[in-house]
Amino acid sequence: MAVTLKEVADRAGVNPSTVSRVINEDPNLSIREETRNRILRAIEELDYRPNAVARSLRLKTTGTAGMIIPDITNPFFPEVFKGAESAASERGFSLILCNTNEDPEKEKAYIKLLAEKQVDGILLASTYIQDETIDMAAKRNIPYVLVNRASRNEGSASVVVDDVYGAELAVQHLVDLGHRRIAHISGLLYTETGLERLEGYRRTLNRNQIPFLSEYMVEAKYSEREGYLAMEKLLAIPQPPTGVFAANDLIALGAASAIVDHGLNVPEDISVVGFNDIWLAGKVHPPLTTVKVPLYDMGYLAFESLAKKILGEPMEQDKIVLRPELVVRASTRAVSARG
Amino acid sequence: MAVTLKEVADRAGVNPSTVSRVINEDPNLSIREETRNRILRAIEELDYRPNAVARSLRLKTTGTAGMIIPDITNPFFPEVFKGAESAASERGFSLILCNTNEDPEKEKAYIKLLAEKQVDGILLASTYIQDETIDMAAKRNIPYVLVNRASRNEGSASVVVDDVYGAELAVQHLVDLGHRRIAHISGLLYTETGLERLEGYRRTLNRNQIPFLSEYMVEAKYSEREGYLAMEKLLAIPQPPTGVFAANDLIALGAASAIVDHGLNVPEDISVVGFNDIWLAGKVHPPLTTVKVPLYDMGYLAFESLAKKILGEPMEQDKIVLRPELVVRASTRAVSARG
DNA sequence: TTGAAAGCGATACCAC
DNA sequence: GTGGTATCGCTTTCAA
Repeated sequence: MAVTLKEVADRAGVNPSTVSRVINEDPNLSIREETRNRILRAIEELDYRPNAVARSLRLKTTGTAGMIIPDITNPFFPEVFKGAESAASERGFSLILCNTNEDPEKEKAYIKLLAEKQVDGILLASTYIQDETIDMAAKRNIPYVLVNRASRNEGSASVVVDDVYGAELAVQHLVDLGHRRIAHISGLLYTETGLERLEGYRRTLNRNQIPFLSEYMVEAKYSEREGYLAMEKLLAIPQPPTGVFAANDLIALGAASAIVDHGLNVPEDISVVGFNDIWLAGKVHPPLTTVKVPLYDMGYLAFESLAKKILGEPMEQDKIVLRPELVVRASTRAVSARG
Repeated sequence: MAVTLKEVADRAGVNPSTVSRVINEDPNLSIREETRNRILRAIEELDYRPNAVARSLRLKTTGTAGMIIPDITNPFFPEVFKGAESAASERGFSLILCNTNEDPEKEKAYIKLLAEKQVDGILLASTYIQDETIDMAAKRNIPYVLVNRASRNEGSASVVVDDVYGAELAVQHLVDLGHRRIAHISGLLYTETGLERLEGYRRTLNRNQIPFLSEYMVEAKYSEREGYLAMEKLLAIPQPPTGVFAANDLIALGAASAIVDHGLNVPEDISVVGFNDIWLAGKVHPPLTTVKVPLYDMGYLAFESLAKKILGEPMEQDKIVLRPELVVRASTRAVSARG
């Protein structure tokens, strides 16, 4: 059986409340040195360890937050988690990581569970997060921050990347290399991210007087496989593109595979640009030109934002927008003569 | 303010204990249908949500476990975590994920924190985990299972892979391709894993009457950078190897980069074999021949093992040994004439 | 069939 | 300077 505060108090011959005060270093506590030492000694001798559950019940705060993500094996998330975890750890919080496999039911079940566990807050990290899930958190009055997903509701904090700008960077890069037949494999168009990257694509074409052709636009889920399938469609049209802007790196990787499988080369025949700069992006062949998103920072800032909400610290801004940057590697090059 | 059991009881005109019984579906409870319905209605109307913290305090069990890993951005761990999380979720447990960045201090601090939070058990997932850390968990009587690390202590459960066998697979593959000058970039030799893979390497050389040469043996940490550095050493010796067995995929990747940077090719000049088959292994150029370890299963079985310890279910075996298999890709080929 | 009450371990307000 | 005690929300034994 674990040692309790009361046992420590008994051994030191004082009241439990006094022990509690000593442990928590109650600022307005004046205590005789000798008493304090007796208590400290008792703690030491009994190897006393506070029970955080009892403490939480009393204090109505657990020092624990939840983080909901679709899939930790998607290389986007480990970096984000790492950032969030660092921030949490610095502030003495722990994170319960919840993997939903993109199942909305699991998402809701997790919110329910986290609420029952009385977590102090939740990080909702996914463009996929259902509105219903967000509403659940809101309804239960549990502080939350959206990561990589914009907030519809007033007052819900979020950390996102400037997707329009990032997409502009990517597409302009292709234009600068002389490409005119530029396709876009967009993300899901019911996600902010998907929509905004598409917007950046359109704007950039526009600015360069390149007409937007609907057959150069294919929607895909954010996976390698979907990227592959989408690219196959693009390859099938009479005048295939010479450059492809994919909504994320996984899609870009899939697209590159499709290109190769169809007997063409990246970047000789078709240039490919991704988005996010996951760790993998620099390691594949050819190394992927992509738009770098500060994933670690995203997680870190998201938790910081959550902590501020939890602790009632002032927040400069509800919505933090991170600025991405272009990373040029080997999957893009100037359009070839045959292009 | 959240609704409590007592409020529900008041509204239903019954005693809190009765509500509790209904909620927990107390088997030996006989209750009038009408009363039950009144209670259910009250729960519904007040949107009552149980407080797991209070419940935990009373029950002395939290339904939460901790998982300690060195670095979630190391592609080895997301898969393992995913498996563990699935098993946990199936059994109604949540997982607090703790990233230690390989810092022994952080490791110990986390054990302390988890113990205070009264987690029901801990998964220690890393070959790096310090003995001291394990002892801490043991001393506090908190059930734990080691993942990818053998246990010294009697009675501590673990899930590991058969490293000797895996290494034999890798080296024999090289031998079968005609290689005789086979080097090994070992992992850290104070880790079980490092030692056993080295053992498999030696045994296989032996079995094939190939002498073990100490200059063909370089120790490295399990990282890309260290793999690179180690390979440079191997390249510097008069008769460099034609085949390299790296203790894990990250090392193998680094080694491959070093080879290329020195103007040679993989596998034309030097064949490289890795270990683990992380997701990345099949995507790099050239795709890596490696020894596949069932990472997801490893996590899943580890949590199952932990759950059994926690719930006092019978365990067939304390130590679960998973069998790896060879995955031949393009980073190995028959030794060339010039080799 | 249901109620009363003790208690899990810690905190904090109010006394003295 | 230190002690008493109510309380956080829930479970469970014992009664009735």
